[in-house]
Amino acid sequence: MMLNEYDIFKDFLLQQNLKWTPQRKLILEVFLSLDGHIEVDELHKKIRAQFPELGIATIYRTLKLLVDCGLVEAHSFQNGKKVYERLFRVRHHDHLICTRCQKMVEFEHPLIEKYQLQICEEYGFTLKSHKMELLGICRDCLKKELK
Amino acid sequence: MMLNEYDIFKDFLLQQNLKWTPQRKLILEVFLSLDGHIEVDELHKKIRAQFPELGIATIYRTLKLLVDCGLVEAHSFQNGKKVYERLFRVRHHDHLICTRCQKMVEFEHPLIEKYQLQICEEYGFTLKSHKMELLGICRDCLKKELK
DNA sequence: ACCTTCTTGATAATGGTTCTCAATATACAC
DNA sequence: GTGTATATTGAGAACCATTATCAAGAAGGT
Repeated sequence: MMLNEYDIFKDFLLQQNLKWTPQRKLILEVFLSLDGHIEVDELHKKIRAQFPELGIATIYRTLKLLVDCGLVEAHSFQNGKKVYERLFRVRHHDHLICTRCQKMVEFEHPLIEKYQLQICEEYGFTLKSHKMELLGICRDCLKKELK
Repeated sequence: MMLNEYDIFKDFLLQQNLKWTPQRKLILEVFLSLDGHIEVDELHKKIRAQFPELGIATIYRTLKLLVDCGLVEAHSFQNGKKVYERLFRVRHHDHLICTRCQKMVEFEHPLIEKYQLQICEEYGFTLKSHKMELLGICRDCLKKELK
């Protein structure tokens, strides 16, 4: 049996004595239809198209629940905004980024993951996710630089 | 010849046609006297002890300059606050972040660094720096959650 | 000392996020 | 179904860290 996002959210709400409402369903639905780093504004606009009365406070409240149940991750930006990102059933988050051309390569390294877990144990943390960015210069940009 | 933080900041100001003022000097001085992740409030309190008229706007402005000249790094927290961290002449570290209480722990792991280099070679990147954040729940928050 | 330009401090403004509260919806027992 | 307890919602106010504004004052060069 394979749980999907809706089941996970419903189960979580049940556990917490919270309720499954049309608003929460729609917010999850629209959230899942978007990719990458999602801003509240963006979500609000898309949602208003289908359900104009749905208030922004409800979106904030629901996003917080989605974070709590592990489906979503929140990141804070320098401009003070938060950005939300899908966590469940998505690809990995390690990136090689070229600081010249902004090229981005995704990678995974099992040993790094292993040591991450080790570190978390050492400090008594329960690891939920991680983000690693290696910043450097890619081969192409390096060649251009040497000319 | 070994540049210190004051020289670096002064040079930066000169280059930008900005001025070396007692306020900027004091802010840098107090900043350097603190360790770890520094909040603006904390800095403001310490500074007021020596220079009560110094306004908080000046602290924000100066921190921005310190970030621009590379001496300081800014991190955004989930609670909307920013935290500032010394960048120059300190050893590199990665972060463990508790997604409940925002506690931040610094760590280093030589083997992870080694594999990072390995990955960069594999993809033809010249590594300049990296950022790793392990997101999880700390022991204390986990306990609270289980109650 | 003079003059131009930058800086400062006080305060207002900004803007994302959270709180408040009365009206309404949900889940569940009967 | 009906009733009841409790959670939820939407609107707007409140919050609060950070930025912008602006007049008065300081730096740095001549």
